Amino acid sequence: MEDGPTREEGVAVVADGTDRTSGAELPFADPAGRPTLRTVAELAGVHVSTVSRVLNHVGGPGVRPASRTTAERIRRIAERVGYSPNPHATGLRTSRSRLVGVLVPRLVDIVLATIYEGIEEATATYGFSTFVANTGDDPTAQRRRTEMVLARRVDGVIFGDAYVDGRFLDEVAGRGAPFVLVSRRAGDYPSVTCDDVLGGRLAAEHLLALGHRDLAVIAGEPYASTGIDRTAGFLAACDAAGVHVPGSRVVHSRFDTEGGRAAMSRVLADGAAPTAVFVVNDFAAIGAMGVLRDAGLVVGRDVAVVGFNDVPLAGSLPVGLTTVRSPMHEMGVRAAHLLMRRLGGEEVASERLVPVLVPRASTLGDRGA
Amino acid sequence: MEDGPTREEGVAVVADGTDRTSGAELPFADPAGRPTLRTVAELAGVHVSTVSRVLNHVGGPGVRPASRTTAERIRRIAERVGYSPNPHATGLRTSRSRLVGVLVPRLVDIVLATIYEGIEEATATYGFSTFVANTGDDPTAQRRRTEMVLARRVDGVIFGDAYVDGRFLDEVAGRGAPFVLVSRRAGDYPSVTCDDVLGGRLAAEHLLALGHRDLAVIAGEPYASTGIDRTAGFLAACDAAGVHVPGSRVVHSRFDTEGGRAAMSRVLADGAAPTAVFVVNDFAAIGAMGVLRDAGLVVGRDVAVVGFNDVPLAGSLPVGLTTVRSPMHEMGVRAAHLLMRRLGGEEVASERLVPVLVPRASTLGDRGA
DNA sequence: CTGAAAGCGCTTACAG
DNA sequence: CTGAAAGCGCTTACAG
Repeated sequence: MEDGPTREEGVAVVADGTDRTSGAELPFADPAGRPTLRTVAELAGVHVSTVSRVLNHVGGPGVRPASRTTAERIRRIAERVGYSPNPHATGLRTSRSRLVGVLVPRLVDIVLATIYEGIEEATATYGFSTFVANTGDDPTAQRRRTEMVLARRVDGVIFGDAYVDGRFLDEVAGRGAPFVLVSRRAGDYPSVTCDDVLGGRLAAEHLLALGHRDLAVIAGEPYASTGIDRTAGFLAACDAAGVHVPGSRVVHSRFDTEGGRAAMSRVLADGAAPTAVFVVNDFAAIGAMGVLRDAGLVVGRDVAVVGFNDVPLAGSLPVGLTTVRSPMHEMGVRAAHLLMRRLGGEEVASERLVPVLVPRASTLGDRGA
Repeated sequence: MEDGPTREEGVAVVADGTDRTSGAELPFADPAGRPTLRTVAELAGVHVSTVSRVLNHVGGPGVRPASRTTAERIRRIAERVGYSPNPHATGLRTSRSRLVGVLVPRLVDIVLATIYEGIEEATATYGFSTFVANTGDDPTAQRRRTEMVLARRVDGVIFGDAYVDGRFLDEVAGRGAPFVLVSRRAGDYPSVTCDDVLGGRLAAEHLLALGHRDLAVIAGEPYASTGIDRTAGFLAACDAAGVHVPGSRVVHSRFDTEGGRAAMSRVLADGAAPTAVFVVNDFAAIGAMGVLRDAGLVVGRDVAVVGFNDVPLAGSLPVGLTTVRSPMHEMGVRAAHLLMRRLGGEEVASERLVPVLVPRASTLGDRGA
């Protein structure tokens, strides 16, 4: 690195007031020059075990880790030298790492990225850090990435890429690593999801109320509970209203823009355009809207489109996208809490968060602009 | 967890053929029942140090870690019991963690998410894992998250959220953690960026060639080299062509859709609309397009808009967005390699990757549809 | 070619 | 209230 002289001379005092480089080398520092427990012990004139007890505030009501004055001295010194425990040593000793692995289909999918932000935020409040890995919904990658994460000795795992059959998860459960699911449910494993069935119903009721009877569904991947449940909820509501959606009008798709394009093209190739389309993902919905436009149809006037998730962009599109808002960030936060409770040995139950329909121009036309 | 009986009875053989749970407990397993080096040594009838040497293929040309047959036996046993080294033990012993910290403004920004995917992918090929943390471009968060990452004893850090002044980085450099920058440059620290000056120039040349003379720039945050350099390149090219862009027509903005909306509104409030706008980020460009539309202007006919990055959505928009494509994934990959070389003790030089202009309807009108 | 020992930096019973 | 010891699972000179 092209260090200038200023940096070469060292930064005497960093912003938090900790004096990390002044004076002589710290006694009993680690190879990188960082203070160890021994450093603090030596400076305080006590045994390392005392320092450890004090800094971990061991001791319940009435039980003190050390005398008040000793404890204070130790804490002051630890602060002054900028002591932070070596997580490798702690991890080795306690066999807990305060690490959690998070597996997602793709982090560039803003839905998953938002969920992950919630996870990261919430786990951090427990002093945990997270590894994320993309699996691209590919079983081989899921396996390999899970191995990698377990090899890192994470305390737990959050899967955001579960296949609804849960077979892979059965294997993981056999390995003894606690985990929870987020976004997608599978088997009987604890999960935090959006109430996708309800979401699908909200979409259907909205379209039915607007008078639509000629409907199509772009349903997502067949292995993801999100698409499955949203579609099921939609179709059930149609059924209840006596509106039949033919099987040829329910097509699977990838969850991205390109997937929506391909699926919408297939629907159009199949005959006359429906008057309304429910797409189980906003990005796929954007792709579908593109195809409709290219076919000379005006979204919101000729064809209504409902998406799912309410990504930030949905409201900023030229034709605002009516969509079912799912609490993405909140799902991440809750999943993190759920895992923490599992790690504490609690039995936990799945949580289903309530979605809300957000009507915009893509179903309301000018009224929704 | 609601384990069914099948899972309770254990999964005898997992998919990779490793027999992890059959027979009696492994000898000298760790508290979680995982095999240790000692497990393998005992099973192979050799000393742990021999196992360690074999599994780490110690030994250069001519130097063997063990006899061929012993080595093979050890490797077979390690494979059979599913041995994977405890990274805490290795980390404690070697004071290297094979961990890298990655700081980004926000992971929900697809630009950063794409860069991060490249980083993650490339570091994984070195056997490294990554921690990501959001800092929201907030100096306090940058400090706190960096502390957190260093406390985890990462071997190195990649900053995707550098302030161009580099003052915070000067402090970090004083702490002895090797790092590189990605996306944004700062000071003389090694970085992998897009050639943003060139990108700005490409945008200007495109608009000038189309005959535009009445220009505006939505310039991003003043502390980010991306916005600064893109704007500088744009203005320099205008200057060279004898076209003056008044200072009032160059406005700072956040990098997201909302930021683009706000900035575009300010430009419009300031007087007559320009005939062309260069926005240094695609999402901000989408926001700007929304404001133009709301003002009754047709993008691509009344006003030309050029964005930056070419996010996947840019081409799928109702009015395709002309934009300067930056190699986001590639930047992440290169930054990872650069850090790895730094960790190997190499002196490394910054890399600037070449952007390409992608013309679409937002500047070409119907011709670009 | 292989073994034995030391030690990385912690935590946690166990004494006193 | 505090100290001393053991040991977590590795790696790495050092012997032989």
